[in-house]
Amino acid sequence: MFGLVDCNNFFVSCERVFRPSLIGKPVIVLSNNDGCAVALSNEAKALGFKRGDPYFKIKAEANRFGVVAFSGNHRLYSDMSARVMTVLREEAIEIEVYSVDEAFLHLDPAIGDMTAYGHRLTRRVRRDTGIPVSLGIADTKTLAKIGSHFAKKYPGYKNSCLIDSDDKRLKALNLTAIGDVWGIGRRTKRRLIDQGIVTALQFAQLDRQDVSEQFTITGERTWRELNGEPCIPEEWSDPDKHTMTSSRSFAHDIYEIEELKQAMCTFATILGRKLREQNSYALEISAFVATNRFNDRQPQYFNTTSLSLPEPVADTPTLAHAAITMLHSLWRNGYGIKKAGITVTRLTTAEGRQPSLFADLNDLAKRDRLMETLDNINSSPENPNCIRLAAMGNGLNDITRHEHASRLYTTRLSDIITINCKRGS
DNA sequence: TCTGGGGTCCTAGGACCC
DNA sequence: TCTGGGGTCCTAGGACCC
Repeated sequence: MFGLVDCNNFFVSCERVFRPSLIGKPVIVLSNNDGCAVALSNEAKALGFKRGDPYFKIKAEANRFGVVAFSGNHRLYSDMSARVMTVLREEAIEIEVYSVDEAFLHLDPAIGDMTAYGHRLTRRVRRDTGIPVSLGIADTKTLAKIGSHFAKKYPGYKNSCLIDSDDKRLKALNLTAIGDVWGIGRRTKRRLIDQGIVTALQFAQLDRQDVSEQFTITGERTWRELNGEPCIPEEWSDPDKHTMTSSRSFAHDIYEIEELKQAMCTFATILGRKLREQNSYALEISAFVATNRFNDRQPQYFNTTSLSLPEPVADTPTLAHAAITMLHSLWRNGYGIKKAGITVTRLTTAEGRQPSLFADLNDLAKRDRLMETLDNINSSPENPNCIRLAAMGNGLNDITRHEHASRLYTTRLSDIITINCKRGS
């Protein structure tokens, strides 16, 4: 059977681990640049705040209700995620890390009492990491997802919902809105509702052939999964990425190319590190710049360009150089750039790396060694990222907003929490 | 004043080949 | 005058996910 573990309001829960006084209070976590609410505690949801709300629009009201807002602290969240996954690995035959806050578990039927197992597992994750999770267990991943929704929604399940009979399956499908099914997005939901299909059960009872003709192979897969036939392929932990992007919105519009150069070099630096972490090299790089699409009083400009690299690269200086070359061709004076980014594509592994005919192999080896040394130095916990390209300037610090940042409680020694102990009477 | 970032898969259609 | 048939590869865009 499959289990699906979903961390409840994950980013909010991470912040609460280190600020337990916020448990039971309304809390939201914001996207980059303090732009939108991306994670909300149940209390914040109950007040009517929604995922995606622009912060500047809800700020006054949030303050009035005493909502505590955090800028996104993704280094903290990914470290907390790793802790949760470590526990899960000890409790299942195999796990597939599906996202920062979710994992599928492959469960041994010999476990026997799955209900007891589920309760014990969710309690253990909570105890060992501080993160509350919901677990769904069923014959297919899509059904396990539905189970986890029930576990989250109804306290009676005590964080774990088992769907192990046809009776339970049909009941669960009947109570699930079609748009809440994994794989049914906004467009498909709209089309189904127009046909009178509003529950997962109604969808599962459609004719398979009809579903396949109307919604192609992906829709058919969802249909089969809902009917108990597992057909979502397994992705063993962390498959290599095929593309990588680094992009940001800025706190203010950028009118000086020099300022944007710093951002581009920072994106190149981030991508270089990500490529080397995955042991990949890129054969193509592209960049985009965009004005503020929400501001219609301002001339709009969006452009993108790409560059084929003569050989697969993963070293920061080469990527940064390419980024700046592209920026020069994208730049137009007079437009205020609000957002920009870089994508690397056509990734290849170290083994599949084919240098160009005229490459200086000594030079390639030197660049590899240089990056390895740089990464080693920069990953030191005492002084992370101390060696940078001068062209990066102060990175993204000055050009993005993060006014509500929490500390790096788990990865920076100087940010560790202080505990005040009082002598008992 | 202020509106996120990072991915994957599938399909249709064009380019190209014999 | 008459203008085929069958296939692959690549890419952009749509849809979906977190």
